[in-house]
Amino acid sequence: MTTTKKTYHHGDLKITLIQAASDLLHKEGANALSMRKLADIVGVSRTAPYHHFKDKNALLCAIAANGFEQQTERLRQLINQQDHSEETFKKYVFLYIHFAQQQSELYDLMYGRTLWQTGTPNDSLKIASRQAFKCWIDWVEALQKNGVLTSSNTPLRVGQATWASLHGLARFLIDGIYIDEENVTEMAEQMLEMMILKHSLV
Amino acid sequence: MTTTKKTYHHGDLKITLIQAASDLLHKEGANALSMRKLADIVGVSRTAPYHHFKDKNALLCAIAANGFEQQTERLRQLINQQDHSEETFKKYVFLYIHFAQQQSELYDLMYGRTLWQTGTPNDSLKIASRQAFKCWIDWVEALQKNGVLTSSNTPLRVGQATWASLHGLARFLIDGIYIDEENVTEMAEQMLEMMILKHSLV
DNA sequence: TGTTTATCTTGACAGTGTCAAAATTAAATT
DNA sequence: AATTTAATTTTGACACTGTCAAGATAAACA
Repeated sequence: MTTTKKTYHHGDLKITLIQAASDLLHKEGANALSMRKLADIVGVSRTAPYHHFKDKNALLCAIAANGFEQQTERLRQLINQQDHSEETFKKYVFLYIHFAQQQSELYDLMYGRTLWQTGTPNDSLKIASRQAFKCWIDWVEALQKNGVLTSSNTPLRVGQATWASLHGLARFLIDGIYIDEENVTEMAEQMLEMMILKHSLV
Repeated sequence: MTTTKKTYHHGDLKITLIQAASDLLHKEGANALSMRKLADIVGVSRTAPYHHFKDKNALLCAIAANGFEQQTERLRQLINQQDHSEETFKKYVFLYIHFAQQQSELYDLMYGRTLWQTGTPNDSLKIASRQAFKCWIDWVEALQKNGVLTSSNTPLRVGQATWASLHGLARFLIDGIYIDEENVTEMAEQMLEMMILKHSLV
């Protein structure tokens, strides 16, 4: 039943595969993540994983969906705190960038073209990602009401524009182009300055 | 000498390869661009390209470098117009997004992790990309002096933050996640609103 | 018990990047 | 003009990839 036993039937191969794949992704990158190597690590034949995942795309979708569920959870906690202040927003921005850097391979899988453009995002991935996005929009709406973000446009538009900006910074960092990592904080702060409403103390 | 002749020595294989590769990239995507297929298209054996490019990475670097040189050229024209107005800035933003959408595969090659993270950017690519970036920073400085962009930070930081934002929007669009393409304009405009300085008409 | 169903395995195929060694031709040198 | 040298291209090979088809094994169920 457990992983260590060497029976013909593995028992919980599906979960084991997702875990091993997530691990391999984190440690060695998406490029090193092959179905065959994965099967080898788990101690099973090359094609065994195909009885639990239609193809490699399906496996990757499962990992990415996990990532979105975690992100939704983190966002939910923020919203439930009922503290829709500038400080909390800033904290989340730095947390977001930090997540992208620490889990760059997972981030790329979640937001990259591997699944959304080249591959085919399955339903559970679509649902998980939409949930995370909806959560973000809801929070943006709360921040608008608190005068942290501009109300000159709908929560959807402001949410799209801000998230896209964050995403761009995250990508520049994890894709290794242009930007020296030393000054991440300064860049994020400059970005925040453009996002956050200036209140003229009349 | 020309491409059509079927001599043993191709003559200008290197240039022909870059052109055919750019073409294939644009028409069928990065995934369909293999060294073997490329050689086949050009009408040469599988390993012939390796006498002109160290490896696939080197070929892709050449294509990406081309892209950056074109982008630098476009930026130079803007700067030379000496019209550092809000209108011109807006125009460039839309032009940038438009380029990313029309040449999404090239854009991904230029800014994606394929070369900068997974692969190894060669010197000419580094030089070409830095040139484009420097050009952008110079323009940002001019826009700051004209009160279009904020002067609360260095041209470098403001340039990084604005470009990163643009990049994020571009990526969301070309990677096929979340955003309906219908509202690209509205999203870009919301982003511009966050970037551009509001002048209180005292 | 026997039968069905889920799971896993081996064998196979076409595709990939790229190295080594041999073949061919153009250029350089004598 | 003849010969050496260098540039260019070729064939053969290797290890790796995703994944299909057919058969083997074990568990679930009748």
